[in-house]
Amino acid sequence: MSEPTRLAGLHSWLLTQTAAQASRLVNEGFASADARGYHFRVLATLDEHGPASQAALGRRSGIHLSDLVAAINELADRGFVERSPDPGDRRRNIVTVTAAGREQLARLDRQLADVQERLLVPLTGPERAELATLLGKLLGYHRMSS
Amino acid sequence: MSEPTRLAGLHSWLLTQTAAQASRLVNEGFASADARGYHFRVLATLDEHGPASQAALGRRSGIHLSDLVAAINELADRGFVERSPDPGDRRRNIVTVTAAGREQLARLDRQLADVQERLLVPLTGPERAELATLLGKLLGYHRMSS
DNA sequence: CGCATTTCAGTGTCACTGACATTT
DNA sequence: CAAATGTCAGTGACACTGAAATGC
Repeated sequence: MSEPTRLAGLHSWLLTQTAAQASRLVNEGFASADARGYHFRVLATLDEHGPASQAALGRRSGIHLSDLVAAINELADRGFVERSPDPGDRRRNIVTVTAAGREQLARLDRQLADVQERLLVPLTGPERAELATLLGKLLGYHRMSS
Repeated sequence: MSEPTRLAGLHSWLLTQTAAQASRLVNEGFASADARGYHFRVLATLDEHGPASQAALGRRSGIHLSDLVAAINELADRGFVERSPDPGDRRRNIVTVTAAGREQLARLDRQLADVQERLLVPLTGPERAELATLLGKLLGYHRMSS
């Protein structure tokens, strides 16, 4: 990537590029568990909020409904989630994590922790905390307006 | 995005998600100038290092040679770069920025600065500097091993 | 010959749009 | 009726693989 000398101050470009690096590592870890980012997001959201309709899952995970369909298909094929009709509203599917799904989520959590460790090698403990704080501020602010 | 309470410490996930937000804003800005990230990277690299073969451009910008072909085609269609054969090595094309290309680069620089300002609203001046330092460390470290 | 350069075709992931049928 | 839900088809951007042709 070109040295970021061309813009004064901080560069959204720098953030983008660093993130590209991070994403590559993260996806690498997911791929080694036959998964991808959407799978993790769906499993993690189900684990945190419990069974939900696809619409609710989409809102909570930030995944578009159209993409959610494919992601849930893949997870269901692997036996990690189950789709069952909502008796109270026949438009809805209720998606539930299986025991195998929870194991997969644990695997993905470990993958993510490994990647994190590899990614943050050049930073000290306090620096990591500071980075988390700053990114949290950015994300918290912009999540509102999206 | 799911609240990042599931992983201890900092999360590559958080970085990835924040970056996704940043990327969306950046691409929005590029799109409004009929461009995309590859265009900026090519123009900026040419501007910094001068005319170069596509292979050299690829190494400097971090763009894969296969993708570079399309990016240069698009830039050439818009009159922002010119491809001319290298007299000294007939395998090579020498890519040069045009005056229009430099104007476009200036436009993209302004777009990027605008996006940056919008992105960093929730951070104070010192926080922005700190973020730049931390991201720079990460990028500098990982660029070596990629 | 090995190697570098350019080009093309194809894959995977993420994100988004538009349309459609069904149900509330 | 309007609104929500789930599904499907397609697009765009980024990143990567593999193969081919040409020239050094």
